[in-house]
Amino acid sequence: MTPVRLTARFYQRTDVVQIARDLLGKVLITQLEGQVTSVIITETEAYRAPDDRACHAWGNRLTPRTRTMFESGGRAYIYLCYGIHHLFNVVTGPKDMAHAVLIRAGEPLEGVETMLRRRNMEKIATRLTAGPGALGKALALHTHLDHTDFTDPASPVWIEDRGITVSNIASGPRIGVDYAGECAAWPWRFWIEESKWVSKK
DNA sequence: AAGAGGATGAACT
DNA sequence: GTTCATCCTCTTG
Repeated sequence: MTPVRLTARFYQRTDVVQIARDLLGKVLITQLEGQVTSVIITETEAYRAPDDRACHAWGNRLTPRTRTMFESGGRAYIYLCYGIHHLFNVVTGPKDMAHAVLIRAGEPLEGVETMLRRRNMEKIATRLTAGPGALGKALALHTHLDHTDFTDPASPVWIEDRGITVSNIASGPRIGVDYAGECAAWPWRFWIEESKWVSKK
């Protein structure tokens, strides 16, 4: 099929958990530093204000950092984690609904050589793009791209549906959110069951 | 103004 | 399994 860029209609639905599942098998593309790089999304996590304590915007907390999550769906929410890693999220829902999907891993598709160089790696291995910090580095995603609108045709970051169908979706608790009380156990992490391109087994 | 800690990953032992 | 790199954000005072 002809690749189709996902539209505002896709992103602005109100069920962020469903969108996290729907993003599996979609293709995330960046055109940065003069290079096109892309991955098939293989692992995601849903984050949902106000009730989800693992979400940065928990309790609808509006701060300079979380501001982007309150925008209408179809933008990037990128933040710095542990002072090192640039974690990439897809903002979802209508304006003022602070929902986002963390993209945790992908299967390399285009621009493998570029991604290897950005990761200081010589040969391909799952750690190239499995894990949110690794993925961000491979695709040159950076906090200065926070707020980027994927539905703008001139955007350097976007997501396409290339007709890849995903039959087996596995789910489990999200990673690294043990501080979030009961919410930590919610099975809002999703991955393609048969894929090796996931951050943990 | 200061301090703690984080939606991680790499390099150790 | 443990350590730690590295810096921004948020909370507290």
